[in-house]
Amino acid sequence: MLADRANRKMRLLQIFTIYCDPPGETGSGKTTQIPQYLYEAGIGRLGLIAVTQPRRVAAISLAGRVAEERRTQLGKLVGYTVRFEDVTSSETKLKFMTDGMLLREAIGDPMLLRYTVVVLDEAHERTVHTDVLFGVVKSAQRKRREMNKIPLKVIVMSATMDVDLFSEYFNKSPVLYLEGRQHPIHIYYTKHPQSDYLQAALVSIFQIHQEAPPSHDILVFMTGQEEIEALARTCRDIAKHLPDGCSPMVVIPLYASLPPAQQLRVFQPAPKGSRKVILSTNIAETSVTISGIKFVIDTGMVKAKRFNPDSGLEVLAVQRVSKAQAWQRSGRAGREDSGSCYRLYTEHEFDNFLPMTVPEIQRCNLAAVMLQLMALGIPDVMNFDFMSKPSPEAVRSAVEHLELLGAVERKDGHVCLTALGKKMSSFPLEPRYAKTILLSPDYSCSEEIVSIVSLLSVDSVLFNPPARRDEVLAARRKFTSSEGDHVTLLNIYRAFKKVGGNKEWCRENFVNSRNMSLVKELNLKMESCGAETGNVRRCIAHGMFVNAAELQLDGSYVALDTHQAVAVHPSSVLFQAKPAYVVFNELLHTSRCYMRDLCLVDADWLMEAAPEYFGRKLHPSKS
DNA sequence: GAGCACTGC
Repeated sequence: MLADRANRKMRLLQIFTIYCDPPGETGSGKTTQIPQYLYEAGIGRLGLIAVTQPRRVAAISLAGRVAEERRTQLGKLVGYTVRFEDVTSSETKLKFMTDGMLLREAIGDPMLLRYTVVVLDEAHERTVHTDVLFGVVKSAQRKRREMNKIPLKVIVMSATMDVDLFSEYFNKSPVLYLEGRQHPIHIYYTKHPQSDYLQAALVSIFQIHQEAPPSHDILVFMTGQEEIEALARTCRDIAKHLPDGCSPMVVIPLYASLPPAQQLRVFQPAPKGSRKVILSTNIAETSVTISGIKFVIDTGMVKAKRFNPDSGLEVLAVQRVSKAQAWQRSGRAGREDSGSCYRLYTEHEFDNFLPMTVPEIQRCNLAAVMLQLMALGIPDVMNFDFMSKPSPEAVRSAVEHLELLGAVERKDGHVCLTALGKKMSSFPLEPRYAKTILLSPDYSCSEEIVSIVSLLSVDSVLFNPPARRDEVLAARRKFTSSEGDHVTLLNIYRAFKKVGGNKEWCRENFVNSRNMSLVKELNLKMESCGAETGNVRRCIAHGMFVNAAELQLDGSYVALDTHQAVAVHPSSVLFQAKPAYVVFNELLHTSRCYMRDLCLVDADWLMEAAPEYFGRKLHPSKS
């Protein structure tokens, strides 16, 4: 019956937005059922039904569940496509995929002609990919209408109250509300503002611990690894010295950089009679769902990225959550039964939180997004129809960045893609990395550059357990190069390969197979420069010249494009070296503005790379 | 002489 109702609606509506509370994950069924209703209604006959997810695991597991429900083998009627994995076939009609993957496909097929329906799930998360997709599907709909093609139906599924924004954007499309299976949650606020949320969290944990039955688990939302580990230690210490009759406590930290085996500990039930206390980052807000949580403690804080378009700098800062985030957090207490949420802030403070989290598109560097939009053939990228527009400064600075890289040029007041830019857009990489790879054959070091970029693109190459810092330093010393961090990484990689690491050369963590195959597709000549690592640095200088810094007389550094004071990060092998010129991969704004991953370069190389640009930036006396 | 929320192509 429900299916019939959905089918009828489907025929009537071009687009509708679904409001569902709580966000449909395991059990709520909207993501698994709606695509099946669409298929049963015959909509899949003329094309595919795409269901996008922000995360790979979600796409994969949903596809598995739906295939099971249809009693078919995964990859036949129901399949999934995520990076590195395509489990679909010519029979596939229901395709679960990451939103980034659909965006990639749109480059070759901007009208998304293979699809009759696109379901954008978890839209409330507002990832960059989802936000760009909004614009892409909207324009595909319009173009298909204009060209009398089969219409594209779009369904936006969101778990928050901002449906008006979605509906308005999609030409006032109708909204359908679904009721979720949320259990009641008691919300408690503090009477007074808390100056120390960590102390407040500690007090709350032990207050609950002494009053509630031990089977009731606690989930605490905090901001990062360091404070989580510190609080975990404190809790364990205190728990040891509790009066007799108090139940034992199992404290489990949870954050993304924790090894997977340790992450799994949050799913294990505590021994009978013990209470499980999970101290988590916002990973438990969306990515990890833990059952059995009866109490949520919300510090109201989150560590999140901010972007300053003037400096082009992304800053990671501890800040207040939005109301939507606070509701998402409290919802984690009511998944199986009623629960409680202790908010470590006053109701008045809550009233002043932003209603929604600022979409990522308004908080990040837009260079890659702009390049992608141009590759999609969007005529006027400067005025792209974003649902939430990024600031004009951010757009302008991104386009200027691409112009410097030679990816775009201005013709009659319009910005358009160059041949180089077109090639760059085919890499799933930041534009400057793509450019460096494309330049590498000119320096006979494509093999080295592809390796280095791959090493920089994955974050699991080097471990840095703080407790074993001396051992780490000693182990790394033999690879250290005075040429900088890039060549040092290369040394580590070459050593890895030498000991037989090339068995699973491409699928290993070290090398990014897609980049490798892209290089083949683009007919780049794979060449090694052997011991001539100067070529590697020269190539890096040419690709990354925008991130150059110059040593000053007083021993400090200045970034050449913004003239901002920067410092060598202590983790760099060049920390004590003080070379005159370096290029760096990224700036990290913490106690100071640090350059990370540095490469020693010659001023001449920078001049060669962008004579006009550095003619303005460099000291004339130093050339 | 420091310290990295979370995704993703």
